[in-house]
Amino acid sequence: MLTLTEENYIKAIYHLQADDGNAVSTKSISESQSVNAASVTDMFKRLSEQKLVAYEKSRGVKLTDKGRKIALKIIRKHRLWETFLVEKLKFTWDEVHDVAEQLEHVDSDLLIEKLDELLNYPKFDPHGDPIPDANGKLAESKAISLTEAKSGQSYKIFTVNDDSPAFLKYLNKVGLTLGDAIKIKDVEEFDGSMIVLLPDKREIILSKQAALQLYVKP
Amino acid sequence: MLTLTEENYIKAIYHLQADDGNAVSTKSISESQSVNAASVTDMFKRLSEQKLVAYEKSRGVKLTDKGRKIALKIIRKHRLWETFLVEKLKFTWDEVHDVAEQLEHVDSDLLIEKLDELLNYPKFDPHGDPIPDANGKLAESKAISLTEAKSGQSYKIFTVNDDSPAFLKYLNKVGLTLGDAIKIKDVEEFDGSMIVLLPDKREIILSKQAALQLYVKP
DNA sequence: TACAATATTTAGATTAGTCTAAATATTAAT
DNA sequence: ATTAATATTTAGACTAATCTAAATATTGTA
Repeated sequence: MLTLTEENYIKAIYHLQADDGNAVSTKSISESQSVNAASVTDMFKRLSEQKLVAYEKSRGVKLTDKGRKIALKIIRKHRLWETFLVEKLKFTWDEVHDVAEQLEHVDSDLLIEKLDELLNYPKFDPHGDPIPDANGKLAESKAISLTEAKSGQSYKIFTVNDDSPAFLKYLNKVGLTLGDAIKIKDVEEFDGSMIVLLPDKREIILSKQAALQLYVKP
Repeated sequence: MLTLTEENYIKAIYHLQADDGNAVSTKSISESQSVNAASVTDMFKRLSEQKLVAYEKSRGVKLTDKGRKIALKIIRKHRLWETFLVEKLKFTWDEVHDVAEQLEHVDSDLLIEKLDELLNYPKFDPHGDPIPDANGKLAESKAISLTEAKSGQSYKIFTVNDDSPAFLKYLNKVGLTLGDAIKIKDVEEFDGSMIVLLPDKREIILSKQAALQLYVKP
């Protein structure tokens, strides 16, 4: 059994490695976990001893198959809990993250399977991110970045790339919700900002910076 | 914020003190938590520094008001989660304890209140134990021990005193479930054993030892 | 009441996870 | 290709939670 801390490192390594598949540096984990780089080196050694990561001194770590399997199970739990919190407990999607961070460490296979069943085996969580199945398989999303969307076309907001509380709060403020059907009225050549028509007929302007974080499906 | 371990000690002290209101000994905690007595002494000192218990050297501890408030909150969470697991996730009542032991430490006031709401503000958990409300108030149960029940009378199984997995499994095996309406057919003078009529018309014999653990309401 | 049995505390050690400061390695730029 | 900047590792220290062994206190009984 892994400690809570070990689980958090494994998850952080998974997310950082998922971006590009390259080895994950001491620095990047040090920043994402808000711990000193020296502590990260210590942990890299411990995880390496347990064969959860392949560690090359001064070059970072990559998850082993064993490590990746564990990461996917934690992510499965996290996303199932987020789905539960939004669908059954009526949390808003910017309130769920911290609670799910705690719930994801509860250890009970029976619990995960019963929860999955209660939610009717969802493939995506409230942020639009895929939920690994019991074997660690992820559904494909086929979503595109909003920056690649074409003027005049309609799309559905599918997921956010940046799920920081700050960004989620911003979306709430401008009135954008996951699953919203939107239409691109115009794209400004100069700075990449877009005029977007919301389901309630309001028009808002999204900066390119914001559009980059939004993924949509036609 | 308390550590997980501190929370478990506080809860254990509450349960042992609830029995009689006397100070709780090092030994009793040492046994209930399966730790060495020396570790308990250490923890008593730490809890005392935080004013969660009143500690008198070699005489044990009693919870302070602050400590009791925390204990009741943990118990509230535990019993709400048990209720959720049985009612919403269809766990059987002998499967819930270990999972609830983990869930009770999740820290989020919003989560507890939403869960309470989802379950429709239950007053008792699936074992028949009262669930403290948001202010720490416990409902009165008025249940009596089955050993005090009278021959010929009908009762409802209300709670169990011993909720060890062993006892819960035993109840499952003989076919007794919480909430069952039973009738006392006969009480054996000699050893206090009873012949009990179940809802499905079967008759079973309960030893005095088993009857002592069962609480019923007329 | 004295002493034996039992319970409690103290002292000293261990492990996981963290830190700071100093040493070493890697990368980027002139 | 050297050097400066940045990243990483090592060394040594700290805290929470645990242990064992030894010392001390309490309780129960002859």
